[in-house]
Amino acid sequence: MKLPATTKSLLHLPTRTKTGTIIGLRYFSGELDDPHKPLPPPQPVSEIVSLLNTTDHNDWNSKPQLVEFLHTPPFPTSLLKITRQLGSTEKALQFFEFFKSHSSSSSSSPSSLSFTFQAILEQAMREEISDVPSKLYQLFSFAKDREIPLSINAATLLIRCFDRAKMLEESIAVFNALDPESRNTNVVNLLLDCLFRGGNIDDGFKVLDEMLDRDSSFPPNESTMDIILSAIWKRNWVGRRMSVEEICGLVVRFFEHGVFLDDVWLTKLITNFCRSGKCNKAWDLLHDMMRLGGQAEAVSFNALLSGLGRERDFEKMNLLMNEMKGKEIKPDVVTFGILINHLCKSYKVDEAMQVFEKMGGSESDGILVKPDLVLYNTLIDGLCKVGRQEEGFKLMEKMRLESGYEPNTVTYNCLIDGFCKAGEIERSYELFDQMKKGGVVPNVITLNTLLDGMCKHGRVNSGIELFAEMQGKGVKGNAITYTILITSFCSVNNIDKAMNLFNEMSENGCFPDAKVYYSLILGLCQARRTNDASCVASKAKEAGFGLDIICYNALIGGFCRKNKIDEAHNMLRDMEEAGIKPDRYTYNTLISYFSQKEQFATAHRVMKRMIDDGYLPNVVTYGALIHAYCLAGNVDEAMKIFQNMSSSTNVPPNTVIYNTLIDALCKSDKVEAGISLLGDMKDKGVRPNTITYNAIFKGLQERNWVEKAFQIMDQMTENACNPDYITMEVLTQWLSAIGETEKLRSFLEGYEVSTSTA
DNA sequence: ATAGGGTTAG
Repeated sequence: MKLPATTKSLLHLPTRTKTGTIIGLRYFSGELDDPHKPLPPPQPVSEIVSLLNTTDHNDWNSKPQLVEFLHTPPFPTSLLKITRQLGSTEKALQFFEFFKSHSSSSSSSPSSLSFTFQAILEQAMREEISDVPSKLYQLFSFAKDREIPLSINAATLLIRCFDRAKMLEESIAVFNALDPESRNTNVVNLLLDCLFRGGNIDDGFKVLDEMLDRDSSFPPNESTMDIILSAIWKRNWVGRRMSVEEICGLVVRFFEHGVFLDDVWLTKLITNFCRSGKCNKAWDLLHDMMRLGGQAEAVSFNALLSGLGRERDFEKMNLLMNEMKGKEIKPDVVTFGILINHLCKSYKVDEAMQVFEKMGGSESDGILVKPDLVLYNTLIDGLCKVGRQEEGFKLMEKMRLESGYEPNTVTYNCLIDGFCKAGEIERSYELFDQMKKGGVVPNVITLNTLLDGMCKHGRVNSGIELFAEMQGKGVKGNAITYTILITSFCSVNNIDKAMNLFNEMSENGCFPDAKVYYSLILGLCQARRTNDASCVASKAKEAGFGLDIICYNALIGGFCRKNKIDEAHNMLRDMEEAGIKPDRYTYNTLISYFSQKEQFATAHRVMKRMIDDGYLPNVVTYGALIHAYCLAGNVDEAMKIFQNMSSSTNVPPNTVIYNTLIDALCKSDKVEAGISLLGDMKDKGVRPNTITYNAIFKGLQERNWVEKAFQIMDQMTENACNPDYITMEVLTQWLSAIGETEKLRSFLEGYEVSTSTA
């Protein structure tokens, strides 16, 4: 919202004031003009009060004491005190009239009347009457008719009362009735609060604009800031009606008046700006405030660090940490936690460990912050995520010994995931047992982590058992549990089971989210049931889950594999209509399709569009082309691309590329060339796998080149590469036929060869 | 601080 530049003062706010003393205010704030001036003799307030309270108002004229009292001009504060003690609004009003009729024009100064009126209002507020706001409004009108100026307290009292009764117009009327000379920042704040909470935002901003003026009569204070920020916050204007930039501009104007954000607001704003992707604005806000003299603390710095971390802007993070050091703002455990977390998320675990070591205190910095459990867990997770789960495990032990923290569910979950991802399901299961024995309660994340590990390593049935066991212990599955199971069943082509799970989940009180639909779509595509996948896609859309790029790619790939290029085109069009742009995967899928159809010209056209779109061909692109040329029987062209990759692109060939070529060479009776490529792999540090060796063995079998096969078998063992059912098939057939069963037996020793054909 | 989908190879 743009703040209008006001030319005319709103609500009769004066644009400038003469510096003048507001007598009433001074009295009321307990200050006297001159504390050394001798005080006049005390006036008998309590005697007057008891006389008034014991006499009917019609008889007041016959009491000389009263009349005399009013003829010597009383202090306005004495009148205030007296009126306050009269017990009822009615009596207070009677006294007011009595006082007015008896005081000379010189003695009935406006402030005397104001104070008396103020006391009447206070009295009315205290009385148990049904409609206080309308009673007060009557009194307000009464004062207006008699031209009694409002004291600042009376105005405050009236505005507060009308505001509570949601009588915005009346609140504004009171403010307008207040003599501009007697207004102050507090009463303007009150008006501002009424306007914002009453929904009169435009006028609210106009008033605020005047307050924030360079030579404002009512410079803003901390309350003004609080009122305006609360208004912005409650209406959730960030990113809607009021932009981050506008909020920044507004707050800086407060800074220029020396009014700064407290830690809570500063932190809130920084967090919010960062979440709207405006870290630079959060940065400016913090720095503007400090530049103009405000003080910030570690929490606010932490909020900004966290935002910068999400953007992986380590340069700025370091800059900010150094600023903290310069300003002697001590980083706390959260500061280090943020830094370590984001280093871990960027796989910079060694740097994270260095920061961790530094926390413990170093000669140069003397920083000493004790790491907490969260920080240890962050590091353990970071280690696990880069395949260093064994170090993660050791860190847990170290944590126990050195810091005395017992691992919690999160610690175990991180380690279990680490060992699962490394395929060490047994270790994960041991950790799971250990946690249960240690009284650490597994949660749904533990279940999902372990379940995923089991499913991905061919133990779906154990996974199902685990799920049942956990359900028995009160751990219910969630959408993620079902995603894991559905994905797993699809991957072993058990579509019925996957569909059943999908249908069952809602009955178990667990409703499918987008990713459950996606997993089913992907699984069906993978299982070559593209039409079914397409149906599920329609269902997903009906349920309000638009497809994402991964789904579209899977469907496009599925139709391509089925040779249904028209359907694939429809999907591409659908995708475009949904506003989703093709990515590297889409292009590679299409390139793979066209080149396998030997439409190399089209494949190259797609590749050009891919480059125009900003995606350089990667190892998969080249792999698709190489594979297609091999299939087309043009191994020479495939080899040319392979050589071109190494010489003129920055794309090093991977195992898949080598496997494709080795297989093609061996099949076209060029085993020597294949073996030479295997040597090349070793030189380039590309790990051969079972597929590599199988291709070689087949080629060697064709030539009956036994000695070479024995060499390669030894190499395979050295490389800890497990034979699979294809290796078994080739070698048993060949070696038993030529009576080399002993070599075969020793080769297979210690292997548990999977016999599944999955 | 911890959990769930994707492109190339036999």
